[in-house]
Amino acid sequence: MDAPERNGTRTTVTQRAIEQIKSKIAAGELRPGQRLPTERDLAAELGLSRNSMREAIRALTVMGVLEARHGAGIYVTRLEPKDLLETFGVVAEISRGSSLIDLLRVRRILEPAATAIAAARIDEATLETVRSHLDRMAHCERVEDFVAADLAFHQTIVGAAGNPALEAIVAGLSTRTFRARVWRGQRDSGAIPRMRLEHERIYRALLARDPEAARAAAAVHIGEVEDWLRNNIDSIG
Amino acid sequence: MDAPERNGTRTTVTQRAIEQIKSKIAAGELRPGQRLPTERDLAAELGLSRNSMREAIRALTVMGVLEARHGAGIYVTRLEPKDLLETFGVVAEISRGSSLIDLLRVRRILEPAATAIAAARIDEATLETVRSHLDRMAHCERVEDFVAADLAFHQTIVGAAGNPALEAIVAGLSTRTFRARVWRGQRDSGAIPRMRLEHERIYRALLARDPEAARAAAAVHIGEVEDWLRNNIDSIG
DNA sequence: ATCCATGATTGGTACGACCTCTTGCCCTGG
DNA sequence: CCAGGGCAAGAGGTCGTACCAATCATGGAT
Repeated sequence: MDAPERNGTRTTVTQRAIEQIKSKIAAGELRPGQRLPTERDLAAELGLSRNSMREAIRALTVMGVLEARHGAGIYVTRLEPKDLLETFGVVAEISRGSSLIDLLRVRRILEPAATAIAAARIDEATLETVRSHLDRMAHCERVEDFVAADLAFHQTIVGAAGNPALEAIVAGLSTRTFRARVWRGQRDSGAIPRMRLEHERIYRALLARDPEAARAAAAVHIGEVEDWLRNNIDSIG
Repeated sequence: MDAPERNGTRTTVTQRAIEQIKSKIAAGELRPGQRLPTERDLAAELGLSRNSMREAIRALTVMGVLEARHGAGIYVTRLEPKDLLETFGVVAEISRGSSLIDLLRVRRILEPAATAIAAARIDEATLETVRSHLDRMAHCERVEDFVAADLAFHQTIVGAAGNPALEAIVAGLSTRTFRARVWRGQRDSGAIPRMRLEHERIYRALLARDPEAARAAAAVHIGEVEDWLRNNIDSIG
């Protein structure tokens, strides 16, 4: 309120409600897991209709800030990266053409770094899990199974880096649908055996607790995918 | 747990509408910039009420997929990373404690890499812009000015890497409010001169078109911020 | 004391009405 | 004939109410 209208005074009631709730959370007035008043009460409190209030709640739900449970109430999420970055995946789902390459380049920066960190701190149990996913990839035919195992393989490794934010971001950079598209293409060009070698190389580096070898192996792997994508960008997206 | 109704059959009409629209976009049926039917028509088409349809539209708007213009209609955005990653910033706004450190660690991975790439391809004009932001930081007192110049400095450099997705992600990793909190603390601990040196070092590396020096300078800079944050995590968040 | 029916609470959906902004057509005046 | 203004239709924004569906607490029956 510094002038008649100046900047964004021209805003909707819903937008205002979103900001208000978000501010309360950012300021710590609303804590993780805490329950909010009823939709009806919230609407009355912020001075808008229940419909508009519901839109605000929906927006905050999509952002991963709130969670509405039918019949039970509205709650603040745990506010951890995993919650807040849930929508991040739509980028990889919807992006096309050069944007996909840009996203893969980001992953090519993050994942080698994450793999290097993981190599230094991964424990026996997690290493065993990685191994099992590697084995699974060798014994399945359907593309869906490949994709699931591949996804689990990489996610377990990145998770071993011990940085939830990093883990959530990398996860968002390559969704199941995106991976499926790539895998299908890779299979058709007979690149599966090469990929298996790359995965094994990553695993061996982890086994040896060698961060630099792990970084290099991951970089090579994602680099290969990036090259392939660059050459087949027209056919898949 | 999963037997009775299989998977997510237990879903709301709004959620379904969101998926349907998203699928149409992912499949290319709805193209960037294209106009959608009216809310009323969409609601009729997908078989739900206008309220629920509006909630779905609100959700997709928050995701950066759709854009509603009062009186004019609903449009698909350009679907570029900048659009899709707009909400990404709330993570840095809302996260507290160790999550902030985790996010900064991600930035410590991305920004040095981006700075290295930028060093190899930055042009004279952009270099001049970087220089101007550097000068601005030396001649302002209010924290807001510092923050604005600091933000512009880093954003210009990361932007010079030529990867819009990378640029949008790094931008989301440190919002204005987060930077303000850090700057305030840095000033109170008399760390501003040191920061200026770090910024200069980055600039000189860019000027020399030296990727590795740029990477190192950026890593040192963000590492310092991270160390400071780690030591003051209680006082600011 | 345990268990289950039952009703109050709360989110989910729907319909209908009205407001505000945008856009384009049409009419008027130069 | 062209430029400008004004009017009306279209479309998003907001509101109120009513009802459905899931949840949870209450209290009575066993």
